Amino acid sequence: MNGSNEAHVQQKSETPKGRKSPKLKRMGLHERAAARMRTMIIRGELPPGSQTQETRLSKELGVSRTPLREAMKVLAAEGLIELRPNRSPRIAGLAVEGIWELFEALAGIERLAAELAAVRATERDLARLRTLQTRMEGHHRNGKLDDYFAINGEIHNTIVRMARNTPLREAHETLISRAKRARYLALGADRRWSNSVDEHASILAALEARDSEAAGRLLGAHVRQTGIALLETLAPKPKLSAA
Amino acid sequence: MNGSNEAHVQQKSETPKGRKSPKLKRMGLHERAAARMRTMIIRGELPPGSQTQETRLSKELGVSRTPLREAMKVLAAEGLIELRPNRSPRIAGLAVEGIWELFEALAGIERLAAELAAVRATERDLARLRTLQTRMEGHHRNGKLDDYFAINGEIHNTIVRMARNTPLREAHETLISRAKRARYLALGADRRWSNSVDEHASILAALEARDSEAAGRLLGAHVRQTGIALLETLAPKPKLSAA
DNA sequence: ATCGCGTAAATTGTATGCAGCATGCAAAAA
DNA sequence: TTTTTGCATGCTGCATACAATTTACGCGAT
Repeated sequence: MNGSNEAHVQQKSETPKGRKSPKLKRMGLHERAAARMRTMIIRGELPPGSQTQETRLSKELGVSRTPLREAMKVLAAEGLIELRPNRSPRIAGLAVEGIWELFEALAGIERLAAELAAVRATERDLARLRTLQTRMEGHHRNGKLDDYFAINGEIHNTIVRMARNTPLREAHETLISRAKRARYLALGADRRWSNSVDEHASILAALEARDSEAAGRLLGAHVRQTGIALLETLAPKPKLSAA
Repeated sequence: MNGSNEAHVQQKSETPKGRKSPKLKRMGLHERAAARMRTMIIRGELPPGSQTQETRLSKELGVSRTPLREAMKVLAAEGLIELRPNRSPRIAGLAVEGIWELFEALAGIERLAAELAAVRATERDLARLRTLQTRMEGHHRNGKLDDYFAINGEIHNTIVRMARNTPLREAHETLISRAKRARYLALGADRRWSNSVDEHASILAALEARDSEAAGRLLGAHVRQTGIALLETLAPKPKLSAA
């Protein structure tokens, strides 16, 4: 909790909390507000389905309503909040159905990314991937959950970037932010560490072999498996209409 | 004392062009502004790379800067305009490279959509698709270019909706709006009408046969072909790094 | 003539005030 | 007691006023 009761303007050098982005460029208030809200939503501090009054939030974040409303529009476009006319915005719900759709779409995007990456990856790309894989295996052995997840996510992002396709990467980003929220819900849900690590290894092998089809198929299946595992921890009774 | 009593708003109730949605819900000013700008950008009335001053546009659209700025954020999220700090927003560029990436991503999304649709389509869905196909063939024979394009787009949208995956549909929508802009540039560029019609027929057949893999493969290839044809009319010398 | 610098104009970013709509409570009628 | 109508309140939507930042321009020095 930050100082909501005092000090609305700590404009100077409030560390814009580069979560994982090393780029510390100074952002406008609406960007900061959006970033702040994004992490609040992902962490569940703003629970799904809850309503967010502009005035309240603006005071809480220390900005006026104008930039906050702009931030709302952005988050709505990302699918994190839901805007209804003349009503308080609502944090997007997180139904089981929706989560599965999310991972399904994500799997499709990452499949394509892997297919392209298999063709377009440079040796540097592959080297970086190998490094990440090694580090992830280390965290896996040591049981470092947070680090494991961080590297895991970075591997996926790296593969998507290796596809050298900006629109694809952007679409991936927005879906990922939503998926992270679900993942946070079922914190540390992924008990299939071992499977996951092995799958990543297979994917890496396919990429190194420049096997487009295999890389895509494996990564797609991997993402779907992750989604299924997530759903199983959330709802003991998974009645998926799997594809 | 505001300019609303007389002003330049000649089109008070400009039908906000419900894309194909029969729901004519009255939208807020920022939504209307966004819709208006969207079509202006697609039609090239706001040329790629051009700068848009808030004050100018707000007067031109007959709204104040506040809702206009909100609209800007939305369009930026859709990738139609580019926002830089303390500078005039810029209409997103339309380089050949970027267009190809766009169609590549679109092909991936529609491939997945077709795969899912092949499994999930109801008989009603397929019937609707057959109707659309027939109508499109009619427009094709009669050389009705506009109608042909309209139906064509609707077929693609229908297939995506048949996948019953909201995030996927949303991602598709934003990419489509960008693609339309490119398509408008090379107006009536698609001289491969006949091919296109045949490809659609094949896709429909695959869907009816519930052949997931074929439907996805065919639709993906079809979209890529469309992109290639588009690029060939834009740049006589296509130096694509095709996949 | 060119570069540097400082001031002014223009433009974006933020805050605030006001009007309209929605919701809840209270009062009146059945 | 139950239902309906009117009113009060709070919140969103928009416009405008204000602050900060960038850009343009002119003047003087090298």
